[in-house]
Amino acid sequence: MVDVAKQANVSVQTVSNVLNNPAVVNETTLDRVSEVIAALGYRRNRAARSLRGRSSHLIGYCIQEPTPGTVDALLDEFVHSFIKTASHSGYGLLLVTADSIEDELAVYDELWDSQAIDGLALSAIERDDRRISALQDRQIPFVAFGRSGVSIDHSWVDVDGQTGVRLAVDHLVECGHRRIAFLGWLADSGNGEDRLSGWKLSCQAAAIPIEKRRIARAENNTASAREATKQLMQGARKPTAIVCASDTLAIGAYQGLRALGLRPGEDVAVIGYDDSPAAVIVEPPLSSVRQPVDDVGRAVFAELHRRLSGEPAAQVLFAPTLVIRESSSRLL
Amino acid sequence: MVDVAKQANVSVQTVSNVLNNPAVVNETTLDRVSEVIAALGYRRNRAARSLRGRSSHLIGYCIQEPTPGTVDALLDEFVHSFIKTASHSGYGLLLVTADSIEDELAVYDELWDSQAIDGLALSAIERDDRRISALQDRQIPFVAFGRSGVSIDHSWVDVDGQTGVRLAVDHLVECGHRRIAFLGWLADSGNGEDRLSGWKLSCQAAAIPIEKRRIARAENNTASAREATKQLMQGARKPTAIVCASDTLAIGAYQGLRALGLRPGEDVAVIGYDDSPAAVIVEPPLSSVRQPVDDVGRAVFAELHRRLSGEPAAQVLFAPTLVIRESSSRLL
DNA sequence: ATGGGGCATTAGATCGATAAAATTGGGAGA
DNA sequence: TCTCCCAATTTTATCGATCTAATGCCCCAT
Repeated sequence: MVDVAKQANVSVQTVSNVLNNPAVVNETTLDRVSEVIAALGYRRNRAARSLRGRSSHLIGYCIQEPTPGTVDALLDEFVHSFIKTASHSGYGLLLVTADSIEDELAVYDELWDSQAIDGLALSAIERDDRRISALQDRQIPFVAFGRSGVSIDHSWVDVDGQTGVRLAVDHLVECGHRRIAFLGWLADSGNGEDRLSGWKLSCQAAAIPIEKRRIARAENNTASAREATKQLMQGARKPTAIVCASDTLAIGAYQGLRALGLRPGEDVAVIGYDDSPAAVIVEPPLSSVRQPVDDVGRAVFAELHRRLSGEPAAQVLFAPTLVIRESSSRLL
Repeated sequence: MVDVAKQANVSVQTVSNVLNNPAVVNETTLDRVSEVIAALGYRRNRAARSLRGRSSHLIGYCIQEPTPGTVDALLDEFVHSFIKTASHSGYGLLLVTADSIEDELAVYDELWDSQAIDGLALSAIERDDRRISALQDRQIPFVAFGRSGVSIDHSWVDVDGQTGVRLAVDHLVECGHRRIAFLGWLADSGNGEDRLSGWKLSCQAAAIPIEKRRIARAENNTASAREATKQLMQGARKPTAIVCASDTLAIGAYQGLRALGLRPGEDVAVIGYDDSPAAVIVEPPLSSVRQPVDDVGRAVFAELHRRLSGEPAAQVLFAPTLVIRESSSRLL
């Protein structure tokens, strides 16, 4: 910066002003300094800026260990969209990992206390997510992709899972289905119950009785979903369609149906959730509820940016869409 | 640090020494200062450290936009393993994105010039990758996951693709196959040709004639691979097995075979590459060459660490393994 | 008693930027 | 002509750590 200042015959502070506060600089000076900056290829030192400005312009984000037997690559898309938006505002994404929730919080503490990050993005939020209150206590700015039941007034961006499942069930009803099962998750995750409630509402709306045996729960891997599907298909008046809380579960349902000699998409309709890359490669191609992940990424950063400017927490809820493929398009 | 120093009755520099150079500090003093550090929960400011030490302890890594129609989630695993190793040595990963190679290099320049990063990790290296020479010119330390043809003496970590494909072909030969096709990529990527050469070598070793019609090339998406597979299956003496350069291609091959009324795994054996999550969810489960991605992640960081300590570039080559599933286990 | 050697610790300068305060120059109004 | 004000720019202090050089201190040899 000293070099730029010398070359442009101004003080260092004026160079700083050109970059941070161009409005206060005389237009002639501004142009002259800008030219010198371009000519010398000068770039501000991030460490110095961080130190003086007490802000690293970095957002922390913790990625989970990739789970075997799972195909939902939702978060890649989220991360990509987030970074793209963030970089336009001069922010970067600092990626970390953790083995457990305790570890994750410890990592966040470390990053925050050492002023490595200005805030956090969270995902995979659970109903009673300990991270939410922990971060609120520590006063670390964060925005979550997903709502928690703990406190509703934190910053979050979410996709309406209830509506998502309703789209799926309503579509099946239109295709003539009446015996529609729901395959969800074991743990009472916020997401899971949200999606289940969509199934219930749409069944009620279509005057379909809500029966317990139409609901199955599995872990989020294909093996578990496969077994749960076998359970669902026991007894008389078997379901003619299965709506699943994730594509992984749906693919497990495919396997379960095949194990019983049934053809997914022909004998039993299946709809997944997340529209993962796997949905288009399975046979038959899987109908799936698509979350607007790009919008979510942008919104999470926008909200984080707002929070860092001192504005109060806000919430954004997006609507999902249904991508209809061959696994659910046959008319009964 | 001033607070810690006061509380421990030492100077700030001694506190710094306790953290950076404990060997020079008297043991009594060390313990006393360490206790105060723990008691106060003191953590060094990263920005200040970076500024003074001229090193951000951050590694840059550019992620691509997720490609639709592709299932290879290899890099998630790589990133996870890299971060885990890096964090043990006090390094972090700064994630960025770019729209093109030019953009990517511009982003790297920006990060480097502003001292935001100490070095770079690269992946998806192509045979004549412009990034390699560009980064060498700029003297930016980097380690690549993958070799380039441009210059062999840069730091890289790779998995021997030739051996990988040889494992696959040899396994098929053992199962009694003689008419083995290879489905690779269009662009002459280093990876692709490396893998193709494995096919050639193993064919020679088994005294199988190398015919041009046994080689097909496609883009890395299922639709393209599907068409290429149809080409492969034309004419008399059709292949009884197809070895693919990626799981995405293999799944396209499944689709192509089915379109011709053939059953993958029964009528024609198929082997993929990368052992992606999709390999276990398709029907029949796909045999695939597995890269030791965890090892690669660790090795890339280790090499980067070496380079940042001023040591010369080195190379590491890992051996892949073959995961045999039902798509290739039938004996002819 | 004096001085040199070695270890432990401290003082002072520095990294590169920015916020706040001080200064300069020029024009309008009395 | 003088004062006052405003805009543009400069000066000074500061962020928090680390590097270099200097100091203090104890022990031992002379």
